[in-house]
Formats: sequence, C-alpha cells, structure tokens
Amino acid sequence: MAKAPKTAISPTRADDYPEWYQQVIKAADLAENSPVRGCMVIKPWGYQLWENMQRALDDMFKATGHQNAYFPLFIPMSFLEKEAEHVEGFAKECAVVTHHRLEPDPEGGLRPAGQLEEPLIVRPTSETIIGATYAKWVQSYRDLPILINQWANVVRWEMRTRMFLRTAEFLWQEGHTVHATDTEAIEETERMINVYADFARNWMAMPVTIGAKTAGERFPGAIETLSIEAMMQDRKALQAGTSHFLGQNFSKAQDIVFQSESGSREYAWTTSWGVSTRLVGALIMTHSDDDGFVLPPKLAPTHVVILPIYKDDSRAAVMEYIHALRDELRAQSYDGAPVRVEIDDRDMRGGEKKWHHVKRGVPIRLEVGPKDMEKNSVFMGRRDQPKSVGMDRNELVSTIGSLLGQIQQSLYDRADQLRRDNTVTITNEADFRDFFTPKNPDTPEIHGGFALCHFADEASIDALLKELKVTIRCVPSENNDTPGTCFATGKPAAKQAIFAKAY
RNA sequence: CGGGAUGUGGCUCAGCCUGGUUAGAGCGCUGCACUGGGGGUGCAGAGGUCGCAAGUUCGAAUCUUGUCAUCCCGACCA
Repeated sequence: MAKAPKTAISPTRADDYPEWYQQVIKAADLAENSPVRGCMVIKPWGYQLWENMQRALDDMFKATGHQNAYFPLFIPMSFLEKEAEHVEGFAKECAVVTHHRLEPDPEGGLRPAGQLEEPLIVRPTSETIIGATYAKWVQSYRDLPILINQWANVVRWEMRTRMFLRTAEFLWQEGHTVHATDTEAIEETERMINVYADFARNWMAMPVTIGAKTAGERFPGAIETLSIEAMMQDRKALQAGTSHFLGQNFSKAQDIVFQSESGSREYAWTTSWGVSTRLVGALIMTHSDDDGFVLPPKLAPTHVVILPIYKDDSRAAVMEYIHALRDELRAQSYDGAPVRVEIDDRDMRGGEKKWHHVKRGVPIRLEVGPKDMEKNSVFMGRRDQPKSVGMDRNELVSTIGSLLGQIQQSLYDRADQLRRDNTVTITNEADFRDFFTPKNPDTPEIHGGFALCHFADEASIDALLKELKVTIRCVPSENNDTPGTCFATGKPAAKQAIFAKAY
C-alpha cells in the first residue's frame, strides 16, 4: 500500500495559497497552460462550468431587456485614440496586427509580407468599435435606448498572468448601452451591478459587496465605476464584475448624437458592464478546499456521480441497480430543471475514481455496491462535508433536490462567515499598518482582510497604500451614511471604503 | 526594460562542478495476473539524437561562446 496523502491537494491553502490554487485547477481538470505565453486551454470540465455561468447570466440579461449582438475582434488603431483616458488605460496592453499575409522566407520559414495601411488592435474591450457603430444607429431619441450585450474574447497583453484571474486572452461578456438621459444611464449602471451581485450570491454562492470605485481605480474614461468585490480564502479581494457609467465621454469622442423630442441635438449617455472567466477563478478561491475544487450545485455540470462498486460476479446486478437509480434521480428536479446525474463506469480502482470526482468538485457522490443493494440503500458523500453516510435509497431520491439546495446554502454561509470573520473597522493608521503587515515577513502567513475605514481623499494616503500593497476596493453603496474622520489624516470624511490587498 | 534562475522520455527531476562503455529515477502510459467501499500489489514492456547553433577535445548532457524559450523577483496591471 502506498501511503495516501492527508489531502488530495498539495500544498494546502495554509502552506502556499498561490501554488494551491494552481494545483486545484490542475487536479480538477479545469484548464492548463498553452504554448502561447499567458494564454490557457480551458478543458471540458472548466468550459462546461463557464457555459453554465453564461446561460444563467444570459437569461438575466434578456430578462432585463437586453439583446445579444457581435462586433469585430479587430479595431482600427485610430479608434482607440479618440478617448484620451481610454488610450492611456489600454494602449500599453494592446496586441497589434500590422500585417495580413505570410510568405516563405529564405530560411524555409515564414515571414509577414503585406503590411496594413492602418494597424489593427485586437480588442482589449469594445467601447470604441461599438461606439462607432452606435453613432450610425442613433439619429433620434426614438432610437434609444440601445441595450446590447456581446459574448466575446478579448486580449490584454499583461505582464504577469495567472490562470482564470488574469490571462492574456480571456472570455467575457460586455454590455454596451446608450440612453437619452443621464438618469436612465445611471439606472442602467446600477441595474447591471445588481444583476452581477445577484448572480454571484445566488448562483456562485459567493457573498459580494456592491460599491463605487474611487477616481484612481475607475475604468479609463468612466465617470463612475461600480463593482462587486468578493473575499477569497486568503482574505484578498477580487473584483468580480464591473458596471460603468460613461457619461457623455464616449458619445462625445465618437459622435453619438441624437435629436431630442424638442428638436435639439444632444450627446447620448452610455454605459458598459462586464464579467469574465475570472469568475471561474473566483469560484475556485471561494469554495475549494485542500481536497480540490468544490462546485456550487447551481453551476455544477454534474450534480450527482454514481460510482458502481462490484466484483466480476456482481457487476451485472450492480449496474442494473444504478441505472435504475440514475433514472429515478434524473426524474427529480433541482432549481427548476432535472437533476444532472452521471454514472462513472470506467475500469479504474475505486479509490482513485472516487478522488477523481472529489477533486473535480462534484457536489454529491454515490457509491453503490452489493451491500447497499441488499439494504436498499446508497453510500452518499457530500462534497461540502468530509464524511460519507449510508442512506436509504428512496429517501435519497425524494430529497435529492433539497439536498442540493442545502449544499448551495452551506457554501454561501461558509464563505459569508469567512468574510465576516475577516472584516474589521479601523480608525487609525497604526491599526491599519498592523492589520496589513504579516507577522512573518519572509514567508508571509495568510493575514489581513477587509478593512472598513473612513477616508478623506485618495492622494494623501497613496504612499501608505503603496507601501503596504493595499488598495481601495470600493466605497460600499449600502449602510455607509455615517460620517467620521479619516483613519490616516484625521480630516472629516463622509464615507467608509473597503481597503484590502487584491488580485 | 533591470536583477536572478532553468531548459534531459508525457510530467517532475537526478547526472554537469571533477568530460569516458548501451543516459537514470519517480510518477504516468501499455499488457497480464491477483485485486477492488480512502486514491493497491507483482511481473513484463513502450518511450529520450540531453532547447538550438558553433567551438575546444581522441571523446561533450557535462567545458566555452552565441542564440532562442520559459519561470521567479522588480517596474506595470479594466
């Protein structure tokens, strides 16, 4: 017998969190690195998860009146130059296409031949190309609002990448809307951040805080950026979704003008909002444990996996029993749809097969063998709990929907508890420094969390934040009306912000 | 772009300092047997022109130079 490790994932979260994260992705078969630097291959298990996220989000977008469309991958370089802040924010990370044809070179390889008159950039985000299109579509107030979303890939040539959290190419959706009034555009911005919060909480079982970004953290070109911020298990913050009120900045840059009811020519008001495959990273770091990935049932590609246990002479009987069990379970519903049940009948060792599914995060495992058949029972393991239990078969079938619901809820509660335990209110600089400084500087332990602090202005605390590698995550929208004094400068301050180390 | 390191079967690496027969290990993979409710055991097997190029040498994975790539630390990051 080879000795089995105590945990399926090594190192553990406490030992080396970043490495643990990479290992979970590998063990759960979600993605792997590709030959292209910074780009990843999303494997079927990871992609099914993304598809489930897409479906849920897409339904929510449609329910709030949006339609899907598709705009080009390439954007003329000149388009990017139109909005000054936007250029500054994205120019450095753009991939540029300068040629359109390859021909053989003398060394037997290939070289680019036809140079483009105007270079094209690969979209890092689509405000400019979509805005240029909208300028043609919008003539009258009767053309508004335009409520469109696109599912797409974008490229940002980042210096340092991490799977799902920051990759050179990633998948996302970007909503782009145009409105006749600022009020309406602001409502849209708020509506969509609420959609994201709803999705994070109810589908991902991930608690989030809605808030506004400070000037320094805003989307380039935006008047206001709203975000949802989540706490990962290493207590660092992750921006999980953003919704931008762009004012008239982009409509002025791109000439999105309409004639109003009274006959005047006016610039339109625009918004944009997006979430990306980063959400998969968020899911991993919110729920997974030292045995691998943990999937919230509402997004799990498979709810229940049945593992037959048999010897050669009992195989036929066991298989018949579990096929019947599978069909009964599939006839049950969870979250308004049939329960997703699979049988894993591969010729592998039982233990190894079980761990395969543990590491991939399947919410419920059923091990079924001759002993269970005799008792008309199943051996049931919940991914959110360490021990498996024997359970009456009929009881399992009739309660499977509520069981999945319990798992979904327990994951949310656990994440919420972590966030509560590591959110503190801080009123002075000494406590602030202490909170964000590891006890062991050489190999920093997991420390910090969310610090709620009043602060007066961004510039005066910039140096302190840089020193501690802390950022202002957001100014929370709710329960934030009590004035106080700035934790660092002592000046009067109207609101609190969440301070945290971040991804 | 600065600083550091690494390129050896599918993966992780040893060997290099102190050149010398057919280049090793673990994991993985294939087959067979025994197994089978915490990720097994045994036996047999497949798989590598040691990143690339030049040089030194009777002889280079090993020494020298160049080159390419990747990783880590900085700077940067909706």
